[in-house]
Amino acid sequence: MPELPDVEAFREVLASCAKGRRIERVDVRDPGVLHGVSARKLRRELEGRRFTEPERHGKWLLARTDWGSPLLERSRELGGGPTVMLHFGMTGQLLCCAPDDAPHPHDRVLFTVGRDSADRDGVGRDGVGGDRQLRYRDQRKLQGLWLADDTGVARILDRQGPDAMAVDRDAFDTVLSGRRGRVKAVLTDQSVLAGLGNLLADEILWRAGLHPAIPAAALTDAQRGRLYKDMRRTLRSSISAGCVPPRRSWLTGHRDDSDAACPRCGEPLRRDRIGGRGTVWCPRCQPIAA
DNA sequence: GCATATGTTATGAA
DNA sequence: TTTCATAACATATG
Repeated sequence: MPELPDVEAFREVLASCAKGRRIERVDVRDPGVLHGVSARKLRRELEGRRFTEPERHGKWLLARTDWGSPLLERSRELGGGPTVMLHFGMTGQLLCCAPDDAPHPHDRVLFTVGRDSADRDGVGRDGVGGDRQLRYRDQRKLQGLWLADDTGVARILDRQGPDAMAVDRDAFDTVLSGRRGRVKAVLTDQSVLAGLGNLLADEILWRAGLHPAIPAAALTDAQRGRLYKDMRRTLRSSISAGCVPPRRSWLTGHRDDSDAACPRCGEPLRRDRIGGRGTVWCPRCQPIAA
């Protein structure tokens, strides 16, 4: 699932499920998803803290915490608590469940959170108000969870380019024209631009009418402008959908067809391996010599 | 058994 | 130094 729009949806899940709530229990069902931290240390560092406003950069989700006690004013000065850095690989998800919902076999880490600290009588707006459980679920375990202080967070984010949804036109230009690789490889390189994955890159290039193998540095200013605009349009729709939607009017809606045809011109779609990933494009809408 | 899959990183070669 | 392909990671599906 996870590219920028999916991770943005997970950020919203985290915010609505756990923000402002005390972390009552951390249950690591599979320590194989933890990186650089033991299950014991994760529990010790997090239990009793409170989730604050989560952030996203590219495909990284940052679950920030503070002390979750009456010292909250002071804790802000002290820099708050540690941050759980989540990466979802190809198959990760974040879900909000009731603590007594039967666990899924791929639920790897469970965070049980208490009632909202602003909710003094313990009855939430929905009348439920009880504990909730945030679940990190992942089939393939290609990535996982890190626990980081501010330095650790910076060390990870330092290797990321600007967020694809936040980057402005100037920075986009700088980043693209400074690369010698093919445009698809450049767009999906997280150290250049953070957030675009395989589906999004193909979708955006198809919309912009650019062949994925064009050298990024060979794009004209007008082509970069179209690419930027179509990237933002595609991201905006995908964020509202919570994923890159497999609509029939989109290229993504035809990836799995056996005899896939371009939804715009009907031409048979071409497939190849570019940047090490399965790539789909329309030879008519995306000529190599555009 | 084979190939494929929304991701990242290490490695060796060009 | 940069870029590229490939394998590896763990698991499921066709």
